[in-house]
Amino acid sequence: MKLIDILDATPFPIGYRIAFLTNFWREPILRQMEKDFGIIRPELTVLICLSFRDNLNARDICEITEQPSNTVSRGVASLERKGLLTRTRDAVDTRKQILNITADGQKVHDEIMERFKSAEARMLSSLTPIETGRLHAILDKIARDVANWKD
Amino acid sequence: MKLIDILDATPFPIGYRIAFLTNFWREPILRQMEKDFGIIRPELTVLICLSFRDNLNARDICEITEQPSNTVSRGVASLERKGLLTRTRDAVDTRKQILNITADGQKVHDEIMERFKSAEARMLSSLTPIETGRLHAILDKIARDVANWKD
DNA sequence: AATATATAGTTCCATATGGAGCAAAGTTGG
DNA sequence: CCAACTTTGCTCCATATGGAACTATATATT
Repeated sequence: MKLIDILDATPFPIGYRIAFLTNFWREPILRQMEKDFGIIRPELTVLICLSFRDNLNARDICEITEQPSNTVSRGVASLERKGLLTRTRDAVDTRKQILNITADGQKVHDEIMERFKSAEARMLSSLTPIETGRLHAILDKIARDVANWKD
Repeated sequence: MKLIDILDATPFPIGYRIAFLTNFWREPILRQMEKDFGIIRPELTVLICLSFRDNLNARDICEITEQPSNTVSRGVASLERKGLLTRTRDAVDTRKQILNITADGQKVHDEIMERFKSAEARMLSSLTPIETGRLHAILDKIARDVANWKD
């Protein structure tokens, strides 16, 4: 038996395929990233946020990513130890720490993003350009609807 | 800032959306499943395999799911303790234990599958039938190509 | 101003998970 | 038949993760 047989039998064929592809597309890169860069998942999440926007604090990152605050806290602390981001006390609200990615952090971020990009290209290599365009449009429509899922 | 902004900036728009949807579609159900049924992820994996096919052993499940043997071993042991599967020594090869799902196990499995099914319906509720059909076809094409990804 | 409440970030703790290595059983090659 | 190797499933250990509680600071209420 192969996984592909279960693919045919599932009562949620699209959800199953989406989760299935995440497993085989994203997870190997995350594991390799740990080995090669010593960066773990919550650290990458923080790097991505800070690469996109300056001067966030940990709470912002919690809200953006819907991750628990202790996970973000650890990610921020370890990234600082590695010199991949800086922490500065907010002068107005001294509880807050303003976070910024460093040049090293940006470099690591970019290299990891490059791996995801290559993996995506491989994942889509069996599709025609029209199929790729349609897939993008449909996934985008669903993703933008996620905010409405709140039960 | 919202997650949706990062959605627009990523260099791997389709892979990002697939992973994003997995996070928001599958993960909440898995967490709720833990609370409501006391079933954790590797246990569900085993249940799904055994629901689909009888008389598998732990090694089969490792190969089907590409999970490490200790994870499967733990899943099998705890499911047996809960009465959701049975273990029988293989008379020919006494190292092997032949696994079968029980009626209780099938019931739990079916209830969990029902939740995934509902969540899928909600996830796809913003699509037209044509879009849903196209999405299914394209994801299926990619998923069946996964076997060729071996680097 | 004093007290109650809310928020930012951390630590503590319990648990999930994977890698490595193990014992027991089976297989292969002489 | 016996030694070397393979396979099955397990335990040990290190680490990732999330919930809850905690500290320090800020804000609201009286």
